[in-house]
Amino acid sequence: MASYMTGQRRELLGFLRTNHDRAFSAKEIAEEMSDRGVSQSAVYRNLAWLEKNGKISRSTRDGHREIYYSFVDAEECRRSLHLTCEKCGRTVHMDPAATGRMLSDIAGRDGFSVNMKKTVLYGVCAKCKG
Amino acid sequence: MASYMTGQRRELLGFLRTNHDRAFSAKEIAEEMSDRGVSQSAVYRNLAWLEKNGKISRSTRDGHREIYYSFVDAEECRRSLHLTCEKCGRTVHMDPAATGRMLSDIAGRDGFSVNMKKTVLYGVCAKCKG
DNA sequence: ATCGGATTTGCGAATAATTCGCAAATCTTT
DNA sequence: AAAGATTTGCGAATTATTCGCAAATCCGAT
Repeated sequence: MASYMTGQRRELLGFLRTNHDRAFSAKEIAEEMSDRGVSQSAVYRNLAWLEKNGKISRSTRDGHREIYYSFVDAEECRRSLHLTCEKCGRTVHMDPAATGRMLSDIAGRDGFSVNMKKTVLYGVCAKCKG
Repeated sequence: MASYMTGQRRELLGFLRTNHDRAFSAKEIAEEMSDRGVSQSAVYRNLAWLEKNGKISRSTRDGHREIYYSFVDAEECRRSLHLTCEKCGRTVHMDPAATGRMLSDIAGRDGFSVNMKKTVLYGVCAKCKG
């Protein structure tokens, strides 16, 4: 019933971690991992496992129907939400103080507890606004 | 170059509007629309069009790899963000005051402007918490 | 270090989801 | 009502994702 953080999973996660500023589709990840001798089906299974275990998160992208995956930094997720830019696809972290204020607002008024690993705020970043 | 809000699109949108408290997969929508004589390919094309025109938004759901679509209420989107429950898939709106505070925090500190039609906060709603 | 039972992987085929091409039907403006 | 542009239906082509099962790995207890 237990499950393992296997070599493949560690490697997939490592790939996303070293590229944590952008998200990848299952296909892109499968191609990357294929070069390292990992089968396509394992990639799908590992993505599902990593997501279920809170190691990665999903997002979607303008005009693309696929789901994109990106590395989740547990420490950072405890303090701030993700902001991903629809233009350039890159992710930054929201200010921790503002995040905290917002979470308590939501918990208090709406009785809703936010999943910070999964939630992504979409919009346009400062760089792309110009 | 212009494009039309056709009968089919209006009807698809109407279906999502009358069921605006939950999201539907393309497949579910295709089935619903098929009963009304709409082809599957038109459903996909119409979903893309409606999304591009800001009439509907996407979300994803635990354990499901498909993309789900739901009605966007323009008026409400101006004032509050969506909160969708990962358990039951239903959507509620965040308190407008809290939303406003949060948006200005983000704009100020992070220089990021949030797309309120696209953004969805995931978590667990008050009802499902029990 | 090795053994054994549980979990994961590769492979290739099966399913499911989404897109395409093109002629016919609709739509909006005139 | 006519013309030109956009949308639709149909069915086939593509893509994406999942499955089944034997072989390979993994990890905890020897």
